[in-house]
Amino acid sequence: MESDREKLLQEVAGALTSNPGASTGEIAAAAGVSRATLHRIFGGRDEMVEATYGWLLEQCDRIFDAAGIDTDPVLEAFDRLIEDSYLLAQSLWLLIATPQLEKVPELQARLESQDARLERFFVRGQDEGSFRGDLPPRWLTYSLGSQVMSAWYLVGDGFAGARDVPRLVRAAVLEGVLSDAAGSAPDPTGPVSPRTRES
Amino acid sequence: MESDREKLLQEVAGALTSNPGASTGEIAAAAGVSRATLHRIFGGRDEMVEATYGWLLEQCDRIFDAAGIDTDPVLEAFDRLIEDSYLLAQSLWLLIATPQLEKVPELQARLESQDARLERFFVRGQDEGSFRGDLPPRWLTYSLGSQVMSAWYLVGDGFAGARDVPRLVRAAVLEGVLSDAAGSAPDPTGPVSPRTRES
DNA sequence: CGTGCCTGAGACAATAGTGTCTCAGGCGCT
DNA sequence: AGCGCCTGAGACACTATTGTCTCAGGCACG
Repeated sequence: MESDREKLLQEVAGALTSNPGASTGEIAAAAGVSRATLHRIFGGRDEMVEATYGWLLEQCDRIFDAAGIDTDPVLEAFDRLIEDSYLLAQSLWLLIATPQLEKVPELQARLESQDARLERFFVRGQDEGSFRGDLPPRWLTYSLGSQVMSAWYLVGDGFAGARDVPRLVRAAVLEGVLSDAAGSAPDPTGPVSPRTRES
Repeated sequence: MESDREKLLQEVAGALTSNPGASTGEIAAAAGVSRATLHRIFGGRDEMVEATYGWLLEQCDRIFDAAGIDTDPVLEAFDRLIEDSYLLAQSLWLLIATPQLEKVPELQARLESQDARLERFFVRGQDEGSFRGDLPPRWLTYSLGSQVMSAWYLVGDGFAGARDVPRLVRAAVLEGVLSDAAGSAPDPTGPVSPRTRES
């Protein structure tokens, strides 16, 4: 069944998330199967992580599709994107927490194309005036990604509930942390007060 | 000389940043010393990473001190904090990219106290009306940290220059990605348009 | 009930990483 | 030059991890 494989991939991804350098034994234990089974299904360890990352990338594509980031109104798509962002966060986390992944060109390319897709989304939002145009779209991409990740970190650390994530991410990403009052006059002395420190 | 050790720690931190699971041999090569020397100075691998992480935490404390996040006006301190944030980003990155670090209670405690210190900074900002009060301060902490990290990722990937980082982080964190126009009416249909997707 | 299939458990060799040691060479100092 | 001191290179045993194999047990199927 494909569903079995899906569950297994999910477990493996979870194990790798909590410890990217886990041994096959640990991963097998976490996934509830034996090390031998892992080998029978995936082959070696490298193939396993490659399959897992590939699956995560597929999930991301699916999430992007479901959110309609290519076609729907940007702000609506944005909300749908962060509505259910755990898989997205997990993917981003693993994909950036594994520098040695750069040695697998195919995954590297798929990750880049995923970034590019998100970037196009932000460009679209900038063009239609929803997103500010004075920041590089790639930065908006990274900024969103990192905050989705850290929001789930917040949940994992017990500082917020899973249901709070969309609201928190939405508020921080879209509106920033400045209060409305301060927002109108962000910095009376200019972009940076002239460096008081000296030590 | 303390300076030698500092340089070495910096190199080791850099090596661990580009590959958290690097072997002592790789780290030694990256640091430009022999594996034996690494052992003579730090002892085992565990002691080495512990020393490195401890040093990174010290650097963070120093950065926080220099920025004056405990006492100075929050928006000025904020600007100073992100002004020179590479070390901060590196520290945060390593400290969250190493889940097995949780097995070293001392470092865990120091990391938590660092988070708490940043959180107090945001609480102070909220109390004095600079930062919005409708978000948990701990979320502001994580949000800032993640964006500092991803900004340096942006630089590393070649999508921005190091000198852009403060401006990018400042804009995204403080003001968000919404355009001014959209900001006044963020979402005409409510917080989330009623879930068009169905598949 | 018997058969085939899949899984877990364990054993095994091969490999990579680690901790430790020794030795030779470079460098500053007297 | 002679003397320490430190470093790099290499060798070594030890351990963890990996890839592979075999065997026994469970389970669905006819």
